Amino acid sequence: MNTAPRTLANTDCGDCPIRYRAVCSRCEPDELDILDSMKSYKTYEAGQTICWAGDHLQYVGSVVEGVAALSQTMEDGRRQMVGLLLPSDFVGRPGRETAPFDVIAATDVTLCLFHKTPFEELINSTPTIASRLLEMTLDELDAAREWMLLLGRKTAREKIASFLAIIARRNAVLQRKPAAGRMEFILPLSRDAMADYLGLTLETVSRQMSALKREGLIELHGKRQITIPDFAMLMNETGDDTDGGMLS
Amino acid sequence: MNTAPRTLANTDCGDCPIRYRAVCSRCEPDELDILDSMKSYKTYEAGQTICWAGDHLQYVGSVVEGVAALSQTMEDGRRQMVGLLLPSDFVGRPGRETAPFDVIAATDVTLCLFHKTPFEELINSTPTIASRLLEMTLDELDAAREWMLLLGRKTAREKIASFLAIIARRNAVLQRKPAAGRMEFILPLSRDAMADYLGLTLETVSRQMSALKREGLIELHGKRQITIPDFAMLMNETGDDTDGGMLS
DNA sequence: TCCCGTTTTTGATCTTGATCAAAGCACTCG
DNA sequence: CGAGTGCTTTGATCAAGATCAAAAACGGGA
Repeated sequence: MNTAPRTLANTDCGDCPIRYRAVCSRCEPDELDILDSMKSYKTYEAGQTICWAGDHLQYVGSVVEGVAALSQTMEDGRRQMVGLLLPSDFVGRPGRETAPFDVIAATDVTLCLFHKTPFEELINSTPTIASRLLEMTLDELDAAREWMLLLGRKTAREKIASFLAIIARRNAVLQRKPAAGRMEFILPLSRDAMADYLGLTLETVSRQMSALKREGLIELHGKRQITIPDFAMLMNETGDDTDGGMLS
Repeated sequence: MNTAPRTLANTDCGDCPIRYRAVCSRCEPDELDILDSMKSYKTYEAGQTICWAGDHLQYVGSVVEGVAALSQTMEDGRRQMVGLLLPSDFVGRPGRETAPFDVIAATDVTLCLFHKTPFEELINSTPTIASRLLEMTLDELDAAREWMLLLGRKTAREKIASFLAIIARRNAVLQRKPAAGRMEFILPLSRDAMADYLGLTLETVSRQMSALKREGLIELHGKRQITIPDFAMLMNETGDDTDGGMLS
């Protein structure tokens, strides 16, 4: 959690919210043109399944607006979200035939899509794109592994606090504000979806949210609008290191 | 868990147990020579820490022999393993300055190492290597996300069964035997390390192992030598899909 | 405005796995 | 051979979170 993901906000890619711009901030103009000519947009409504695990993959792309979730379901219905896709996040699997997980629109979502095959050709012919994509994938891997610590070892309260902190921080980055002091944002997930993400039941999520509210660590206006009066206070409840990340 | 990882055994790379051979099975001979001239070996004893989270990274490489673990520790001592590195697995972060997690030798381990900087140059100049590394990283990401399902939603019994099934299958791949019927192998982890990997306590691990033994799903000879009389039987306890993985 | 369906909150109880505690085993070393 | 040490197993109890069950709050039409 120490290292901010290499998204839009810390990459030199102007105002374009599309992740491939980030890819292309290091590209030659020619390559940018190639990508521009390939792209198309598609929108999905909240709750819609964008693609099922096992589906044949035709596209890769990135989230422009809204929030999508990667999710896995067991035969008996137990579900676990394995990734949140926020604006500027890459979606898809260059080099793979089928989707490994379900992709679900958590809110209304707009994607920017490219046909997979020409994109793969671009990767294979353009080392800068391939290595940029590698960096992004490594970041995702680190994030997944941080989440494993949360799922395996954190208490319900710590899980909720960590989740709120992540959303708040991510939101601050998008708005180019500091992640400190008083922060406000809209929760992109229902209690049910939060439970799926955190490895809890929705009742436990609700109870812990109520507890944090009771203790003044968060304020709830309606169900989705959150205010964190003091970000540092909330961070104390996450179980994470508070110091900025050891030596160096 | 449906898709076998692209390791040694299903890549055309002869008998060399080193992962970069796998990378190089698609390379030109020149590139192979470059890699050969860069490599060196280093061994670590069981229990030794190979590198700490935050350490400055000098090398990348791969596991030749033994088992290493990626691990995270919270201030109060709670620990979560976030990855197992088996022979042929890649270790390191091209494009990153510091290690994101601790790397610990679970057994005696031999690594094959390259200096990071020239390796990064090779990536940037050689699209085949970059895109191969991308594929490997995406595989790791999928594996991490499967593990998130295990950590977030599976019962203790399912966790143990899943772990044993993974080790057994991975072992079978290395020995070029089918992952079915009667299978024998040596557990690479102590009960304590298993607990760290599965998000359990060592007592719970021990109890569940005893239960599986009592029910005849596994046989224990000593503490580490395991026999699975019927792999399919054990798979029934993992909570995973039994069918070979939907359409396609 | 009032209804109706959905989402969320709250309450009561139960279960799984954690915690605390004590043996049991296998190995090494003196 | 026997004590010591580091795993591992087993037992007894506890508690966090799940489950079952209602009630409350919200939101969006008609």
